[in-house]
Amino acid sequence: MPTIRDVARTLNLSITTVSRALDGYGDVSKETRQRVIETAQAMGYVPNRAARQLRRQRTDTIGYIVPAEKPQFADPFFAEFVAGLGDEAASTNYDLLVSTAPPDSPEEQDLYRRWIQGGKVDGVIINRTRLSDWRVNFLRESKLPFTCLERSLDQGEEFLGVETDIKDGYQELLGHLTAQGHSRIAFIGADASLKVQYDRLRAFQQALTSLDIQPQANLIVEGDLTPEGGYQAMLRLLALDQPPTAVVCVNDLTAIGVIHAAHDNHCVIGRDLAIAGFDGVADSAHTQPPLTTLDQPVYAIARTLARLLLQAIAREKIVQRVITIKPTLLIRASSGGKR
Amino acid sequence: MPTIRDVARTLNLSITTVSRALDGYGDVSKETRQRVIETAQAMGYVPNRAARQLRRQRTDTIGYIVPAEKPQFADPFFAEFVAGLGDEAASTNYDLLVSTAPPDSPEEQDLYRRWIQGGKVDGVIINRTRLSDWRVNFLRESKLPFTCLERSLDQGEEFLGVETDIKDGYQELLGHLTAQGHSRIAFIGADASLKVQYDRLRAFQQALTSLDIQPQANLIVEGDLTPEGGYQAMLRLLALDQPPTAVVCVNDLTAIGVIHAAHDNHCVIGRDLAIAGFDGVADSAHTQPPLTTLDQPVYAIARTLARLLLQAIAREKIVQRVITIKPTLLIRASSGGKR
DNA sequence: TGAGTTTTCCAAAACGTTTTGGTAAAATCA
DNA sequence: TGATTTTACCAAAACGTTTTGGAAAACTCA
Repeated sequence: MPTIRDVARTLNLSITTVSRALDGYGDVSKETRQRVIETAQAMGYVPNRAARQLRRQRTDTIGYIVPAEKPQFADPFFAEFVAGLGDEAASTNYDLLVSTAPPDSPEEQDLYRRWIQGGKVDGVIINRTRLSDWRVNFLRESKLPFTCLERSLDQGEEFLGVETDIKDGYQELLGHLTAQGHSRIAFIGADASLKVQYDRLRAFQQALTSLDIQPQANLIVEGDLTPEGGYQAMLRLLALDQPPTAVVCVNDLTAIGVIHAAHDNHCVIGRDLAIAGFDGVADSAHTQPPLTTLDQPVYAIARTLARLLLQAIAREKIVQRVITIKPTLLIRASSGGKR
Repeated sequence: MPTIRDVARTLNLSITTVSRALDGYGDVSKETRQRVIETAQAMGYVPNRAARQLRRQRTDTIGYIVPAEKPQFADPFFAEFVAGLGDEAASTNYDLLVSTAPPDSPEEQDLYRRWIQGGKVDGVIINRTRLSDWRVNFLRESKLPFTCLERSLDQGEEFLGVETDIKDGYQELLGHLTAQGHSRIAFIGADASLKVQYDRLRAFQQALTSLDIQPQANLIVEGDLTPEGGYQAMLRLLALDQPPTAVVCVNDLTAIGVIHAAHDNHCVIGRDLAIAGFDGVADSAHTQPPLTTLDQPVYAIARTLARLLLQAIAREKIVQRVITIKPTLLIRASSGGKR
């Protein structure tokens, strides 16, 4: 593995000149630069990352820790999210470090500590933000750039990231459902400490009341963002005296479990029961029947988060600190909309 | 951010002693070690990774480049795979670097070059191995430890990784299908340069002939491992004079597309048409009807690959260089098996 | 011509660790 | 007691870059 020293030696130049030639500084002549670039290429010289990092005091790496309850559980949301982060990072020659840790666990704290205090990453992206989130406080204290999807309640002006404005989306979705004649509409949510749960449940309830439907407490149940959670929650709803005729789920994965439960209980989805999700992950188009959902461009959101982060790291002027995205309603067969 | 120098200064000790105390060397007294550990902890000292890497000449990081044709495409297989790698890495305090690049593209070459020559990773994992794969040659030349899922044809004895033995699996699957009365059985595969396609198609054909069914060329079509590819391939099969009554797919995602196409063409899956997949990704349990598939434990395989790699990096003696896994047949409703 | 300016290069310091090759002091032994 | 071993520590080198602060050579201009 040739070092910059080897390149310098073969060219009879100083290390400095080689370094500056490769970095495109103005104080090296056209010809030498050319020679340097060629020989470096020919010798297969690639700068050692650790040395560069140590000197430059940055790592050209951003980090993301998947907040997965159970590690082996593969959420398509995360897959798209990670792909977006990775691609945006790669487009600027940055790398993406990935790990998983259960939310609010000691492992999570440990990982963040190691990465951040040890200078392993220049910045991080967080999602599944909690209403009150130690991560944002920790990151703020350590003065490390970070962006997040969904603002925690601790964050005021300094928030940098993406927020989804779901009011109109839920309004539209519930309009659609009531137009189909539904009025007993349930909501399957997630852990109450999550910002998405907070936002989406509230938007759901507001939309409901604006349509003159009284929200009913027993139609609001808790899942855990997985198909299994959705399945179990649906069973609980079906056991009610008056089960709902429509179910709105906090995410698509939950809805997939609900579809499954409905099938197992011989409901005809789209006729007996309307089901809607949230996210618009690729899978949702391939459920049977295809899932009505509030589609948000996860991949694009991830790229945006990464781009914002990279700008923050580079101390670029950021025109728009918080980017708001509105999900779009995709009406598919699961809500009896189209066939 | 305190450095080791700061810790040494506050303790009136040398840098050396602090370093050795923290690393657990024997030549530092019990009491000093205790003092060092405590103050380091109290000061929030975390060793700088870049410096450590530079000195130790290793990065405590392994890499994986997702071989994704289109970046925004989120394959649940990859999600599980990455989760497995990440968890195994984390269990040894290693980190996982992730990126995506289209197979056999210049970006792919660039990434591997940067990571490996630049010493950004201590080893890599590769999958979606091609029959002849420049990556294995490149890695072999650069003498970097690596493990792979599926052995390319270039690899002889030195192969280190996981292979799936699918003969029995296909035998069993096709036995199941013929027992249901099927004899016109199609295969939807992938790019011919992929090792999995090579293996699985061959196993499929062998199983077929062993059951006294003549493989028919027009029942073997090519997909691209995505639902869309599966959908299109299925349309082509349905357009035949004599469409197949059963379809075996090279992976679950393809099968999901096939299910979709069958639905759109009003075939009743499980009755008119049997469908089977391969992989056993979480999604496959939630299709409608649930998908019959050859289940391989993707998460566990990924962990195994990572563990092997870490052992290779640590130059441990590796007892078993190639670990063979047999998929198990999961019979579900999509093949008319159970209800 | 000689003073200033520009061009092109370079030596040395720094980044924060780990490791090598010690050395005093204390403990052990004859 | 003096020689030897063990214990507990440390100074300095090294890892491979980037950057600082020049400095010689070439050019410009009066």
